[in-house]
Amino acid sequence: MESKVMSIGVVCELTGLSERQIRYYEERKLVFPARTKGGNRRYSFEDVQKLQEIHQKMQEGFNTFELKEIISPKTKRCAPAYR
Amino acid sequence: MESKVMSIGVVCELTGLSERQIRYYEERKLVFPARTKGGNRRYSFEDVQKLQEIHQKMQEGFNTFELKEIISPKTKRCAPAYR
DNA sequence: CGTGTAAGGAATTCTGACACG
DNA sequence: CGTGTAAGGAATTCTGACACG
Repeated sequence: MESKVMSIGVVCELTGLSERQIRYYEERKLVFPARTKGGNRRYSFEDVQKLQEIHQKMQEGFNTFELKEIISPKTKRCAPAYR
Repeated sequence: MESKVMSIGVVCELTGLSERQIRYYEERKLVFPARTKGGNRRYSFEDVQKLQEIHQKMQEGFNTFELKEIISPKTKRCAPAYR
């Protein structure tokens, strides 16, 4: 499910993360929720999954900079080693 | 997806129905959204699908009473004709 | 019967900032 | 760096009612 339909409150419940954490991960360019005309965030189930991966990795010691490479969009993810 | 995660606004966008229509179908016992602690409705993708079926049938001339039998929960849906 | 609407209130979310570290 | 929090405002949703029919 890639449709952006959940408000941040629901995502908090599903992930156990705080609004602050979720918004911060967005600030660090790790997740990209859609926005309503009014400016409210809308997340997909994929986003929820990604957020959980992010939190998981952070508990393992990674910082948001490193995560940007690990939890990257699938398209870039499997790029072959150039050279 | 049976998880109740969407607010009524998103459901309106997905179905093209008005909030009024959606709430009315609930009043007629055709859909059963979950509620947040604060009282806000939360719908699942199944609910969205059911709402579309309801609207479809209504345009075909059925009223909410008749629909309660047609668009019934799957468990009751295939009940064998008794007698 | 089914749906639109204005009304007033309440729940939810938003941003920018201060704080700690 | 990552996250908590109080602050003030704005968007979203809620209920009950009047309206038409």
